[in-house]
Amino acid sequence: MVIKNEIERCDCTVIHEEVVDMVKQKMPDEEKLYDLAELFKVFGDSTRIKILWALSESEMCVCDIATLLNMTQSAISHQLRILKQVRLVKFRKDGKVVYYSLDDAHVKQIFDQGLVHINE
Amino acid sequence: MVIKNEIERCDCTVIHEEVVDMVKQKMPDEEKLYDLAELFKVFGDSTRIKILWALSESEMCVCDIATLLNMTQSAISHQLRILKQVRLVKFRKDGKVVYYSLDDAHVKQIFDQGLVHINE
DNA sequence: TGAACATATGAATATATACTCATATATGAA
DNA sequence: TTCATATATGAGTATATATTCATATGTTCA
Repeated sequence: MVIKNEIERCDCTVIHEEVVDMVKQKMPDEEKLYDLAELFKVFGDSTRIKILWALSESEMCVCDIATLLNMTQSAISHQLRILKQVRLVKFRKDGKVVYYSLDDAHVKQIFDQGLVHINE
Repeated sequence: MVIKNEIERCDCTVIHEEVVDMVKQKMPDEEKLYDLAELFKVFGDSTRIKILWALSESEMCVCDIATLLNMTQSAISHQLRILKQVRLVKFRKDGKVVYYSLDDAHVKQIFDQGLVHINE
C-alpha cells in the first residue's frame, strides 16, 4: 500500500516533493549555515560597520574610534569585543593604549559585494 | 591662546587627531553605511540564510520551503516578506501557488565571501 | 456559491542585543 | 604609592525582532 505523493508535514501539503528532496541533498550542514548567519549578524549593525570601515583605513585606538563616531568609549569597547570574538579585528598594546586593526583581508570584499546590491 | 592638541570629546581624550580627521574624510555617507548594515542584517538570520541558499538551488513555493526547513508556513511567509522588501527574492504567481526565486545574482558571491572568512 | 487550499498578515510573546552607567583593571607618571 | 588615563566589563534597560496563533485574502474546483 503506497502512500500518496502528497504528504502532510508542517502545516501545509508538499507540492513539489522532488524539488524539496533535491534541494535538501544540496543544502550545506545546518551548522555551516548557522555560522554564516552569525558572521553576517556581526556586519548587520551600523556601529560595527563604521568601526570596520574606519579600521580598513587605518589602525586606531579605542578613543580615536569613539571620537570619530561620536560615541562613548564603553559602547565602542563592547562592540570591539564582538568583532574580536569573530576575529574580524586584532589588537596590539602600547602602554595604556590598545590599537585595533582589521584581522581579515576579506572585509572590504564583503563590503563591496553588499554595496553592489545596494547600488543596483 | 591656542588650545592644546588634546581635545575633550565624548568621554575620552583624542590621542591621534590626525588619524581621526583623515579617516573621517574618507568615511562614506552615514546613510550608505546604514543601508549596508541593514542589508547584512537580513543575511544575519539562519532561517533567511537557509531560504536564500535553497532558492539559489531552485525556485520554490512557500510550502516547499516550509517543508524543507521544517518550519511553519507562517514563519516562512514572514521571512519571505523581509527578503522581498530588500529585493533579494522575487516571486511569480501561478494560481494559488506563489513561486519564489532569487532576485540578485550576487547572493551567492556574498555567501562565498562569508564562507572564505569562516573557513580560514 | 461554497468548500478546500496556498499564502499573507496583524497582534502577542519571548528572546536577543545595543547602549548606558558604574566600576574594575592596567599602565605610566609624579 | 598615589593619581590620571585608557580600556574592559557586568548589570540593567530599552528596543528590535523571530516565531506563534488566529485569521484574512485570494484562487481553484465541485
